Amino acid sequence: MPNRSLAVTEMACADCPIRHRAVCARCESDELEKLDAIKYYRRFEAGQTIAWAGDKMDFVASVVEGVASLTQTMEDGRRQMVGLLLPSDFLGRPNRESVSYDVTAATDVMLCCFRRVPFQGLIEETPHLSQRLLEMTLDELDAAREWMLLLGRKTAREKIASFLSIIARRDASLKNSKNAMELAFDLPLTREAMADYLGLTLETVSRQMSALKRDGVIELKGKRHIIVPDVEALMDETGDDADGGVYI
Amino acid sequence: MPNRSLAVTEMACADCPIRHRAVCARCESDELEKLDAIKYYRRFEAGQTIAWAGDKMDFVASVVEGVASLTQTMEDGRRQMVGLLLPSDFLGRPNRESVSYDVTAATDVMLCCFRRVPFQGLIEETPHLSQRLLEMTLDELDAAREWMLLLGRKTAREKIASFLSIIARRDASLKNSKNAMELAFDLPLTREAMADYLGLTLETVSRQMSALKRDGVIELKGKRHIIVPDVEALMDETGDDADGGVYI
DNA sequence: TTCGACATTTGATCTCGATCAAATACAGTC
DNA sequence: GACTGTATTTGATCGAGATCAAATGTCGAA
Repeated sequence: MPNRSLAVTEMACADCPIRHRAVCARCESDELEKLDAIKYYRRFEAGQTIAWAGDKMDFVASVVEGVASLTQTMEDGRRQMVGLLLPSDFLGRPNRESVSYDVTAATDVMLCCFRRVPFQGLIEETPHLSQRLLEMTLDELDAAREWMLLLGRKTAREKIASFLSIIARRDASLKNSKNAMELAFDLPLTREAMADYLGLTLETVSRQMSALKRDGVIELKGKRHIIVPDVEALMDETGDDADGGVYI
Repeated sequence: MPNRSLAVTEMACADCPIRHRAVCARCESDELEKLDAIKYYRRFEAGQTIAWAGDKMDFVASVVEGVASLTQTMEDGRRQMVGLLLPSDFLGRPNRESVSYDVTAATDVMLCCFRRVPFQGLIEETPHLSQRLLEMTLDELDAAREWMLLLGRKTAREKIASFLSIIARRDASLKNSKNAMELAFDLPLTREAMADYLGLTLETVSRQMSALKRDGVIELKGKRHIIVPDVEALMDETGDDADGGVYI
């Protein structure tokens, strides 16, 4: 199971080295300086498009704050989210000039960007960096495969429960919260974006959320704030085995 | 678009360096010797299980011949394929002891295995190797994301057409065939395995295959040999834009 | 050639989630 | 506080694909 909390914990470090550490946990200080030389920050507002599929992208980035999504769109408008990037996640392919997916800020987002070409050079000089990126990419591939099981075989109710438990887990690890029985967190996505994530319509998302609320599995404060009175009960709805294995 | 044909073409090399080159296109000869020292071959028959989810796996491997699948199973028996490995594809996570998915030989398979722990050591000493693995993993992630669009949003008919075009493309590149209008290839999967790939039932797979045949999009010789009289016509059924972007 | 074990096809029916439509909640602005 | 635009919920109906069931094809062994 991928240890995302490592990178996440390191985000608590002073100043900014976060994104360096998130990218490369073992870089020496001179390597960090090289990273420093090619980095800059960018902010995006919720709903804003960071890049369209096919755009040239001259940077790669670490997500510092907020949530960004990768989405594919078919000609007739059908949309499927294929990536959800939370703080410490990596965005972009170092040696690919253009993006393959629409990249959108789901919430307000802060990126720590690295100029792509020099970053690619750094990868070639810095073994730790490509090893670290390999680990992060393998974790992302594992997450994509769990996601494929969800898309291909789970019921609408299981999809919703799985999504909530994925967000809850990552959100909880961000807050370093005690593993209390009760869990509370905010949804970073609209119902429509949840539908794009889960391969459902927004109406079905809404109905299943209502059903889980009716059945006491979750409570809603406003539209976005979720309380899970009993984490086990939520897990039972996901269709996954008890010991987990789901991560995003 | 990932250039898989590079690795594949190199498979034509004399003797065995195939799998070395497939793993690391730029390795120096002494690095190849180190790889040689920790490699061995294994054969599996169609239908045989290579590893069960949760098993310790003491090797990683390159697929030399045949097709292997990665599959996830839920407690109640629902199954979803999450990886399909063709020749030149890589199997396993160097620094993870156990597999997360059932690995099955879909056809007779020949693997070139590398002992895992020494291989992990080699990665740490050989920058080219982790860069090469990073590229391969990013390609696999792209493929997984196309697959997610298929699972989440495509109709049964589009799923079948997409699957056929994916197999046709990879099979064609293996055979170095001229890009003729007509295309012929063998399916490496049973209807049931196709269903697991596509998130459908085997009955639906069968019905949609019959429908595509009835509509003249494909011809069947036996159950497994497919002829595509007009590649464009098949592509039109996939739901993808004309210029492609789908690969496995 | 027949038998048996599978893989595949085809048929009949049912169901979950999609679609179409309308009501409600909510946040920001004037 | 009324107004506007957007997000969300709820209702009614439909249909693609699942499910249950049976027939057909295929290949190797006896």
